[in-house]
Amino acid sequence: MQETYSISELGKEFGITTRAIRFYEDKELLSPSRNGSHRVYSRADRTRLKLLLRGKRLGWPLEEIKSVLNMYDAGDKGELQQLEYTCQKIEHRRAQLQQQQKDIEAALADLEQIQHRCTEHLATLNGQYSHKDGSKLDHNAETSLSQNIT
Amino acid sequence: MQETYSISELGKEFGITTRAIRFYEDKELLSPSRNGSHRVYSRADRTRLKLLLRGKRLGWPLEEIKSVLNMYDAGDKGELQQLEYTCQKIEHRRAQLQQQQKDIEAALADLEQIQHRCTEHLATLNGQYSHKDGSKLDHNAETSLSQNIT
DNA sequence: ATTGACGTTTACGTTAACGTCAATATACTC
DNA sequence: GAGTATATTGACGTTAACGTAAACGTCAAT
Repeated sequence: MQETYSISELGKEFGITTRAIRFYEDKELLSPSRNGSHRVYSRADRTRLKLLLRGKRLGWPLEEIKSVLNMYDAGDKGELQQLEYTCQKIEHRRAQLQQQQKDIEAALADLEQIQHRCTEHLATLNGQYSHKDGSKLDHNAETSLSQNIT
Repeated sequence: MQETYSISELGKEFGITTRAIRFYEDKELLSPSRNGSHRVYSRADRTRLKLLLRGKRLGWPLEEIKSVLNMYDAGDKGELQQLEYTCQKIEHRRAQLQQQQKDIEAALADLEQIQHRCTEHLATLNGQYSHKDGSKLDHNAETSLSQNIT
């Protein structure tokens, strides 16, 4: 495990462009040290980037990701006011994450139903094909999934 | 429960602007019927919108949401080719959802740690305050969370 | 018949998150 | 020390997802 990384190394590792990484720095989500004009990323920098990308997979805007990343450091410093504010933000994000959790479970349940109907229909098609008759089964027993999701 | 809805009703119910709803129609995620030039939304339309917003909360781009919404209908119609393609897409989305699930759990775990340290520090600050001495505790026992997240 | 609430289309503006050059510097490699 | 790879900083372009404003229609109520 390396101690430091170049920008292109990180780019390759995480499958993003160097342009993106520099952009994140511009938006103050990263702040690598420098060797002359060249950026040098520490392991902590790499971790920040990793967390950043996790945020992206969850669909958060960069500004929110930045705010979350800053929580990582704001936990054990700062004044009372700031800390309480941080606690609030944590709670808020937590609620949002739990909402996302629910959404994902619902979405997964839906997908399973769809998939079931899909493979079932595939089976009938294949049966049709192997029997080599053209008879089509009745598909009018409406079960439009949309109806079941309130 | 109503049978149909106006655009502003849906807007209010879901906390979005009518502009957004019309935009979704423009992008072919919705296709309400019309009474003259006025849009009339059925319960199925409403459900589609609801699913759409769920997708948004998960951070999906509209194009993907559209593709998923279409899966709901593509399950029991279409030719073999199309069905198999749909099945693939379902699998793909499923994998993505599971990745998101992991990300959320990791994020929640992180947040709990941060919160713990945060409230702990708050406690020390309060203790400090009630004791009315200015002694500051040692916070150099580095536990930077970033180190623990590989 | 005019006001007000709601609807319509058309069109231009805006923000986020980069992509895509271009021009230039630095660093290894033979 | 010439070439190649990799870096830098601008600057402009692009796409998604709407916001915002203009100009107009419609219908019920005053």
